[in-house]
Amino acid sequence: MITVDYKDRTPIYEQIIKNIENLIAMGVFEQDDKLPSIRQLAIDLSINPNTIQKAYTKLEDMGLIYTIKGVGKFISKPNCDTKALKLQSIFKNIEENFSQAKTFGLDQKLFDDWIDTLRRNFNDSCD
Amino acid sequence: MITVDYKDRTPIYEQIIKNIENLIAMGVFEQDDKLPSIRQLAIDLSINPNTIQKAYTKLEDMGLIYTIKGVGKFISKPNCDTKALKLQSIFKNIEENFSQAKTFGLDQKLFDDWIDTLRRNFNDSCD
Amino acid sequence: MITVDYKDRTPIYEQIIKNIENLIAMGVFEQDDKLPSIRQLAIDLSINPNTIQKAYTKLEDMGLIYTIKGVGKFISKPNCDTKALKLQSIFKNIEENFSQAKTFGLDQKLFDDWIDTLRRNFNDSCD
Amino acid sequence: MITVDYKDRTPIYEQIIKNIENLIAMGVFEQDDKLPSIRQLAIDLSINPNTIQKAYTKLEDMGLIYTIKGVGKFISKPNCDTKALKLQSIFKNIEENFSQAKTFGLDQKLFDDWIDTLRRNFNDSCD
DNA sequence: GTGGTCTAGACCACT
DNA sequence: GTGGTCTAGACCACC
Repeated sequence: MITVDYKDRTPIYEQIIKNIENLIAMGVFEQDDKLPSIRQLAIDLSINPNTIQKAYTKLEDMGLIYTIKGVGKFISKPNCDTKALKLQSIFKNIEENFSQAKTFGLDQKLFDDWIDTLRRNFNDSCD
Repeated sequence: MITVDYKDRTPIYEQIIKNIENLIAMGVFEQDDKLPSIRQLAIDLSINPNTIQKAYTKLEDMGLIYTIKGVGKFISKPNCDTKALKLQSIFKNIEENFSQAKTFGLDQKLFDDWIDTLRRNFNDSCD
Repeated sequence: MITVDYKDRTPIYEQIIKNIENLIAMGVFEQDDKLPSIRQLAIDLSINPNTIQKAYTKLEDMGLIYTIKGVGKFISKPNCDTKALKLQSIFKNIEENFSQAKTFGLDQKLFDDWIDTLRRNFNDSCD
Repeated sequence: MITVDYKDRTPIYEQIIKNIENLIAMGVFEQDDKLPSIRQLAIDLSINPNTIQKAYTKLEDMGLIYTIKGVGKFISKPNCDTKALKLQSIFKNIEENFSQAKTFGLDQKLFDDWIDTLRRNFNDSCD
């Protein structure tokens, strides 16, 4: 469920944070679910336990998870609609991409092509 | 023309590389144009010449620029349509964003909303 | 294993690059072997760490090695038969030499002499 | 007759020296032939006259050319067989290439292939 | 003036 | 410990 790419330049601990954020937003992790233990996850991903520790600590700082000493770490109650927030941030990203494309000469014709392709992709994957 | 954001966490030399790549793709820099000299650009941006050197060297490794020793650095002949390539990579990025959005529950209604907004943005900026 | 010649006019960092390229091509370094750390190699060769850094960075740009931050640098998976490629490039070089020799008046007799010498060299070193 | 490659990393003045050395060795330039004037050659190659000056000075230091003030520069009497020397240096180069190839696993079979190809090349170009 | 290489040393982030 | 970035400053070769 959780994977990391060692060759990626982004820090391992950030990859883990993003991973868990996504799993929460996607509904795979639900409120009060138990997270994998630090040691176990460290073994599974064959990375240093300190790295997992760092990721979990940051997630706790963000309020996404909570700790019960001696028992483990668990998913907090979502304080707002994480899914909607995520979609919002993705859309913002898309808008930026389009805006950048315009500086590189995206014209009306190509724009329409792109929209068509996106719509086709979307419908295909719904079937 | 070339600017850097010191607060940005991405390395300065990468900002410069992106900057020049874009200026080339946008047609501001054309074949055999002379780049600002390492020392001069270092003064203008008030950063160390080595940092500019690093950016220029990487651009040369990529084949985007070439050097005439004792004279300066110049824009290479584009080996293919850089503008089209850039747009292509942006679109690939957009497709990935949409695909990710779907895993977070992007539905038909929201999808249509997004497309509408994008189209409105595009038309607005054309006027 | 890795050595540099300070008297050589070719840059130290290029000597290191060639050195490692050869060690990979010769099969001394195999996939996922760890390279000597930047600091350690700098001490061993008694040169500045930045110079090693430069060599390693170029090798990474070429795709010959990869980095795991905080751990070290490692040999990448060869994308094709580096040994064969190397031999091919050497032979191309030899052909060019012969072609140049012809413009300087290499005649049949001398050509045969050369081939004989080369064959003798080759056989001697095989014994 | 004389050409330079601005993108080559070897200094322009060395390229010019090699060029003239070769022209002498190939017999294009003969004893007491007049070299192109510094100004004219500088214009033809569109480079700085100082660069030509430097090349000519070095050639004079080597004894390959001599100067008559106010008249020009001329080819000296060859003090030994330049052609033979050149061929000798090329062959030394070839031997080094073969020796290097052996460290990369050149075997008997491939060696024979190479020799065959070289012989075929040589005979073809003689026809 | 131009770029190229190298040293010394600092500071940072990551494991 | 590891690598990554940046600064400061020196020296060289080339044009």
